[in-house]
Amino acid sequence: MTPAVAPFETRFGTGYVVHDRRRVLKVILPGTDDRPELPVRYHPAAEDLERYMKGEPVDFSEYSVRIPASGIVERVLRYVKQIPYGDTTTYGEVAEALGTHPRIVGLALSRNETPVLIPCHRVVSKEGLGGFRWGKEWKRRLLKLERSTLGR
DNA sequence: CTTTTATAACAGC
DNA sequence: GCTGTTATAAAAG
Repeated sequence: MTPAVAPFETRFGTGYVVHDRRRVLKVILPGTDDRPELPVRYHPAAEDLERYMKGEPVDFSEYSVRIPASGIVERVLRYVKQIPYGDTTTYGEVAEALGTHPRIVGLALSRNETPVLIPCHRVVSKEGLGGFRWGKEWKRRLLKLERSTLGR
């Protein structure tokens, strides 16, 4: 299946869902100006992302995403995909659950191609925020979005 | 507070 | 295989 892109509009700008109809290959957050040179084709995840960015509690865990990894990296990403909306964990807790080291969790999450669908922003460091591939500003923004939705 | 050290897995060679 | 890197964490100074 030839890849295509489904744009979504947010108050932060335009983002893109790259997909092959069967699976989501990549999520491009607004402001990362990585404009994919691909045909435009609808995908439901784009609509859900628009709702999510407006503050609605959307559950993305049923979407099928491509995980371009194997071994522990794949296991970490699959585990993190199941973290529910508004919940947070630490690198250490994920590591313990999977029988590995916190640094490996960071390494795995830094390879995530599909932010929000795989909610890697819900994994924070024990003391502080932890890193984020697209800038900590986005991580703060996403966490704040989910907190305010749940009214905390 | 800052620096060091232990630690697991990967990429690139 | 070895080396440098990685979104960590705990302990030492």
